[in-house]
Amino acid sequence: MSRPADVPNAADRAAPSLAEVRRQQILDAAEQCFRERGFHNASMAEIARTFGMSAGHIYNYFDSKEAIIAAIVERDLAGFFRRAEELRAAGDLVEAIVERIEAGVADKLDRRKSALQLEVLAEAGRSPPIAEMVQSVDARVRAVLRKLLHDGLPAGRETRDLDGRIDVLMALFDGLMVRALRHPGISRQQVTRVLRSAIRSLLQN
Amino acid sequence: MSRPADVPNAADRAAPSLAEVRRQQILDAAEQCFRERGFHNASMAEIARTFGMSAGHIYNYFDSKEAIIAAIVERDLAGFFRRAEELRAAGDLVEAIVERIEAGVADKLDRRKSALQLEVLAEAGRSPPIAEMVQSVDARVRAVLRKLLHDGLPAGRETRDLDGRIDVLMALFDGLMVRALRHPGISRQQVTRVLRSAIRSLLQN
Amino acid sequence: MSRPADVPNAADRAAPSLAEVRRQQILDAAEQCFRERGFHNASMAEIARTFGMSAGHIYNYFDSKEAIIAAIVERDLAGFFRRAEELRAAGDLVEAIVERIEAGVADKLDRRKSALQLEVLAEAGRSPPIAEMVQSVDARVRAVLRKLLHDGLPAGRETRDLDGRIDVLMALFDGLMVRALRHPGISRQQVTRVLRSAIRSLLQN
Amino acid sequence: MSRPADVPNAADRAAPSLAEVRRQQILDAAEQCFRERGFHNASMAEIARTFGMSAGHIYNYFDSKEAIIAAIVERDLAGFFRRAEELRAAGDLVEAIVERIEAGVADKLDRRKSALQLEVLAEAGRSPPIAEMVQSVDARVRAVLRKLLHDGLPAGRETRDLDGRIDVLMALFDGLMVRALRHPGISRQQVTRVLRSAIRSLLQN
DNA sequence: AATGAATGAGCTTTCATTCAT
DNA sequence: TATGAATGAAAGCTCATTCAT
Repeated sequence: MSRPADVPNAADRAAPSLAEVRRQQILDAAEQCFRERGFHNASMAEIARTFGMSAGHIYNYFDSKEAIIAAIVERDLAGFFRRAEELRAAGDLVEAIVERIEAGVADKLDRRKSALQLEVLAEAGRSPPIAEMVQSVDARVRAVLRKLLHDGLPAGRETRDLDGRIDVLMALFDGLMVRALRHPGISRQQVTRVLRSAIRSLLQN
Repeated sequence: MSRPADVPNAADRAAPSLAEVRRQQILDAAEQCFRERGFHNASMAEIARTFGMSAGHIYNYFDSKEAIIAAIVERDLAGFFRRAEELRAAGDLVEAIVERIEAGVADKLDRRKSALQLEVLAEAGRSPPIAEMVQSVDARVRAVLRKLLHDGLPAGRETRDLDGRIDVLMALFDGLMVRALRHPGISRQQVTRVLRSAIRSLLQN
Repeated sequence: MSRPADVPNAADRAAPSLAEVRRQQILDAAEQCFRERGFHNASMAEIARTFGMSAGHIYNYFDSKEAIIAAIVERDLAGFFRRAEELRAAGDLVEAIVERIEAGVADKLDRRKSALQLEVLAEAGRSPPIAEMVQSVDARVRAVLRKLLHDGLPAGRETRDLDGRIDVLMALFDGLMVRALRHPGISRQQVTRVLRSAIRSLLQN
Repeated sequence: MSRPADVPNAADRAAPSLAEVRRQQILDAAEQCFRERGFHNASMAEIARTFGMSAGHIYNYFDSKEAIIAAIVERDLAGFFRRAEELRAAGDLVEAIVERIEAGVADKLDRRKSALQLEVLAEAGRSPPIAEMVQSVDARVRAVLRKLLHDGLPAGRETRDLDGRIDVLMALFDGLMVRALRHPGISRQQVTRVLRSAIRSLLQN
């Protein structure tokens, strides 16, 4: 079982403490429960039961139910930043984006994920702390996209209404998330095709 | 109980029964409360208090809190159908749509409305009856749009991926609704400009 | 059972509404429970059970558990004001007071009452709202006593350290309340005798 | 482990074991927490955190939260006995007592101390073990006072109602403790003056 | 001696819903 | 038609206490 000290290993970097493991377990369980039953309908007892912890003990790791949702949102950011890094590394930005549309569509049309996102958004509509967190995450995402497009688009093209383009681009994907719930029979292929041309024209004109 | 047709009446045309008036009052009050406090945080007592009815009495008009949300969704359809009719009457469909984009953007970026819509969508994510209702409403909207575009677009253009275009078109507006919450400082003007060109190309290519 | 309309009746003046009856029932039950188990150990469920109401329903009459304690304190004031009125009506104030010492001692040494009072005082030590209420009640009592003594004592005698005398007088009775708990075997007779002479000298020198 | 007697030691005289030090730390911290937040609102975790111990460890020194409060009461006795010894050593007992009134008043009107005492008394109102402890402490105090007065007062004077006088004397100071909470603006000077004459007459008539 | 993970019971409070009037 | 008294279930959260380490 021992491993030479000089061989780097993906899993060792973290060497997660028990506390960290617990935190992740709580977030996993909460994600699942919120998805299935909604933020308000999922009880702490239920979340705890999902992975065999007592409800009270959760409070040793998170201050409140709301803090859990905040942590979930924060955790999701990581994935986005990873993908943004890939785009930055690519040669032709627009082509790189277009290539990834299919995967993006599939991701956004995943109803399980959509349900959770909508749950969070609805909560943001009522809870100022959650709203603030959602908005600050969005701001960070926009900043990354802005830099990406500013550097990656041919000079001159990108300047006009850059922020507007970013918002429309994001609206397209945010909208797909909504479509997943409103129109479960949506055609992934058609949407992908239409989106490809729409995004190309969005970024290039 | 009948009233001679020639006797003018303040609330004519509809001549709404008291029961109907009460139903609308309830829906108005509920809409306001749901918007402000969320579906689960708004109590029946609160809704009733908003317009001076007792909580218990609401149950003489609606079977449950859920039935109220369903009625709200249903009621919103009317507005859409009215606007669709205007589009059908217009000469050039694409231009008529593009002209209305500014108003559409303003409407979707209204955070009060967004919050309620998201509230409903989140509820659809958990409650099958609400999900069914949301989906059936969406289907009706798509059907109207499909007919409109089929009749209004120059022959040949419309056939390719028509359903995909409709979904992407709807995703754009659904997405704006989400943007309203995620990016409250969004520029209405830029978005309108970018959207105009995006929708033109979406419908014409 | 009927009573001529023109015959005044102590019990009719009030003609207490159901709501008022309920409020009093709640206060009675709460008083009993707080006495027996303390403010923090007496649960709302217990209070409700005491007289057969559901715990939730209490909240239709009082905003919180704390509001109940406040109402109890307020209710106790009435008794004091009634007795003060009697003193005012008496001829020789000092003698009237001295005559009432025996009853006052008996009252203060009643351990049931003491326990509740101490409960309230302890709560005042932590909860600012309760502290404020306790202090405002005390201020009202002092004001009444001050007027009583100012008017009732022979001119000249009363002026020196009147407020101090009032505080010491009140301390004597507040202290008896404490003695009731600390020394349950206390001799009511001896205390009454000693107190009689102590209060006489307190008010007359 | 023994230490030569001639080796001076910082914490000499007591040379308290670590266990004893820990017990005192716990009592200090608990006293502070009970005073500030009340017996029931102060959590074991909070007490432990106050001086950097783990909550669980406290149970190696005290059986329960209640045992802590008992120990605090017991510890307070020491101060009283020390002061009683001073009185005994004085020449004229009454004068010695009167001289100390000012300090006694200041002590009793200290709201921090009062809050804790009331906390304990309230707890005694419900918990039989605490009640027993409080009463036994009071009995020991009374015994000391009785001896002091019996020996110190001129023969003849002390016999009549001696126990009653002691209870009234103690009621005066217990009452001041209550006044501290009920009337925070109380005048220390006036009370001291009034008390001086009251106590003189209480002990001498 | 000391930690801190873990539990389980208990708390106050809220609310949709029912029903007698 | 309308009220509002009443219920009962549930929820989030706190905490004294235990125990493996």
